[in-house]
Amino acid sequence: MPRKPSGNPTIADVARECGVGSMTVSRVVNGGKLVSPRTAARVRAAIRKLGYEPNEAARILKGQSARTIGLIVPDLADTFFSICAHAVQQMAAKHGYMTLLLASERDSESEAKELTMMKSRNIAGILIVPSNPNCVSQLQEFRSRGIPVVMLDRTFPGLDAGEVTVENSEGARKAVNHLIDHGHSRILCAGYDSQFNSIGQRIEGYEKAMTEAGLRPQFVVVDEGTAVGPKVLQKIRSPKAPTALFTLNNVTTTQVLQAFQKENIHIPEDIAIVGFDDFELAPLLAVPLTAVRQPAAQLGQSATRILLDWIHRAAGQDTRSLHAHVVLPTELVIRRSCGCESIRRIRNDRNDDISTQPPDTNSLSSLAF
Amino acid sequence: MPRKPSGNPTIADVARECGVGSMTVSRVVNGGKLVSPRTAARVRAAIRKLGYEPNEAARILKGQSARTIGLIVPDLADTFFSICAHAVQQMAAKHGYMTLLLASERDSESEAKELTMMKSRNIAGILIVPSNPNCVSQLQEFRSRGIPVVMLDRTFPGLDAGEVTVENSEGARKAVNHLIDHGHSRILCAGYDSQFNSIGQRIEGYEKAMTEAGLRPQFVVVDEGTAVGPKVLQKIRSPKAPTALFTLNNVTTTQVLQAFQKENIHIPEDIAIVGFDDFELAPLLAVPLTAVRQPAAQLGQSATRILLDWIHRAAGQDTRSLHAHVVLPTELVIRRSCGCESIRRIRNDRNDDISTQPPDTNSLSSLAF
DNA sequence: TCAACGAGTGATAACGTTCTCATTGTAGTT
DNA sequence: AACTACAATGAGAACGTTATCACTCGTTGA
Repeated sequence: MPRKPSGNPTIADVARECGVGSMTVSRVVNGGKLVSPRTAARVRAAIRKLGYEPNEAARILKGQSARTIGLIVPDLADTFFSICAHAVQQMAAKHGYMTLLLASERDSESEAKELTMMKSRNIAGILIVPSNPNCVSQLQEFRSRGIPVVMLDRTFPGLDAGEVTVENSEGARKAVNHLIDHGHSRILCAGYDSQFNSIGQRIEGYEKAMTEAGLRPQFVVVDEGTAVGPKVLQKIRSPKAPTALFTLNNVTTTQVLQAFQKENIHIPEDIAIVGFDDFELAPLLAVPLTAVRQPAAQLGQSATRILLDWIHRAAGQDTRSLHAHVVLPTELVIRRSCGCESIRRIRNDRNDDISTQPPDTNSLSSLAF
Repeated sequence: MPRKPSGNPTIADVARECGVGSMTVSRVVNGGKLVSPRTAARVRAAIRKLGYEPNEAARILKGQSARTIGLIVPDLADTFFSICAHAVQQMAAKHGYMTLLLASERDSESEAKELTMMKSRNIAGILIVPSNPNCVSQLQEFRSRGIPVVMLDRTFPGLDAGEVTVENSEGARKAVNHLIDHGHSRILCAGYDSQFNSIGQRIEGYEKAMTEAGLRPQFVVVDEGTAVGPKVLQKIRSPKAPTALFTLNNVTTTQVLQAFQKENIHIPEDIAIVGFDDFELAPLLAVPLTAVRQPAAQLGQSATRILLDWIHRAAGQDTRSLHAHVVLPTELVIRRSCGCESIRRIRNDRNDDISTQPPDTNSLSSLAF
């Protein structure tokens, strides 16, 4: 028997098996219109019998797009992104799509290289948490070939792409207002990555809350996450030191907490903290963290849903561009780092079920497609 | 001008551009032996000028394997696996390979479906954290076509595959011995997923340490991670309750800590804890966690290195099977949950730089290929 | 001087799919 | 009865790459 190089049965094998042409088999495989029910049934039986699987490479070569979507995130080690990625992968798999995952490492060069690799792979669509403005021109190339692009978490202007983000400004405002309600007036805002509009919006929300309350904003905004801890320490030891801190993302929060632990600075007595981005272990920290919860899983789900929807519409010749701009709500989860400890103690721990609720890490089932 | 369907320049375009045959271009692209230096230079110039990128689909169709490796992990939301995935992706990208990432969700059916999808995509190799013994037969299919397979973290027998694991038994023994050194005699071992040999080996290490010390092992081993918290609580409230706890992985640790917080059980006074698997926030917990550190990033790196190595050897007709079985060391990181707090206080905090070291989450550069 | 060689090259045929088009029937319409 | 209309099929070409083979040259050794 002549061995096929790939080993897999081909469409021709199936056709021979049940005495029809390969086109008929192809038609059955892809939806099966224009094939008589009797033939279709025979073909399906043969497919099962031989264990036929359509060869993706051949499909792609013929100009079809791969049933694969590309996902580019800055950093998989960041739980926020890994939860997103998880949700994307789940949703995509549910619809028969595979996920080509890439971490750009915040490096514009690797981001560019990865996009180039994807170009030669005919992926059906791109989900990206963009890390560099330069990527826009490359993404535009995909768009001009009709390949859908959805930006996640942050966005860059000038691109005909879908956008799924969270209520950054409003979330930050809620967080800072909570600190103001506690009587704080010198509230520091710390973080990095301010070139991204997601972070920019959080800063905006912080500023809005401060000026509305007649307070003077003050910042520690650096270039890299690892540098933020020392800088904050320095600020805290200066005269007229801030009494409260608003951190712009979970990496900043972690860095700052590590620095505070090392220097024996107590929360919330020495300084109160509210962070943007909640995480699973936040309630278990030395001082349970008050944080703005982002629906990370929903973010991934929404974006994937929009992308797949767009892919299918594009396949139906509907080449209109899709201006889906979804903004998901955020929620302030109050625990102890903001100083609510005293209040709670007075109320005799009756609010525990609110304060200790776990973050929304994996509520994957909540958003059926 | 006639527009190409794909839009990308093809090998023929490049050939026309510099007046050579497409074969010559192909040869230049793939290593360039048997081409005169002058022609090669001309071809390379044309490639740059047109921005030519070889079409992966066509390559694959011709029987080449895709420059893509498949990675299957049980759960991306688990930091241990997301760090692994991160490392794999990095290492693969460094060698021009993309990573097809899939989460099996511990479900044997989706694991099987994902392997089937990969089959039709001619991937160059598979990295898998296997979740079900059934996958072995499917993986064997890949092996019989000469596609390398490397199992990560856990393994199943009966497969000609590479294996990269950690010193589970020894790590567990160290952890339990530490608890014994603290004077504990009733030490509970809690966790789930005992069907995996990684967990099995940890249990083994626990048992060895206990019996060597003349102590009686006792277990709470359940089917699912979410159920382990309540069961442990129950055990702790029984007569002759354990005074110490060894948790088999980080999900168990988290579950148990959540349960303890809710029930106001103090660590290490009411019960001491040592966990298997360290994580970034472990030093920042209410009681900094003493844990067995696994080199998650190194695990991913090693496995990827072995896989790529194997792929390249296989391409060179060297079809010998590769029996690479790598076992990486684990390390006990002592913090406070084991009860070392008192010792440290006596020593006047001079050991802080040891006890508060952050876990090895992203030391990607440590293992150059 | 002639054969033998090998480096450098290009024409051609696959790989497995789907698109286009042509060919059947069969039914319905004039 | 002759026609259109359409459902059901298959033959053949293409997609872009690489393996194979055949062809040209110089060069070498007899």
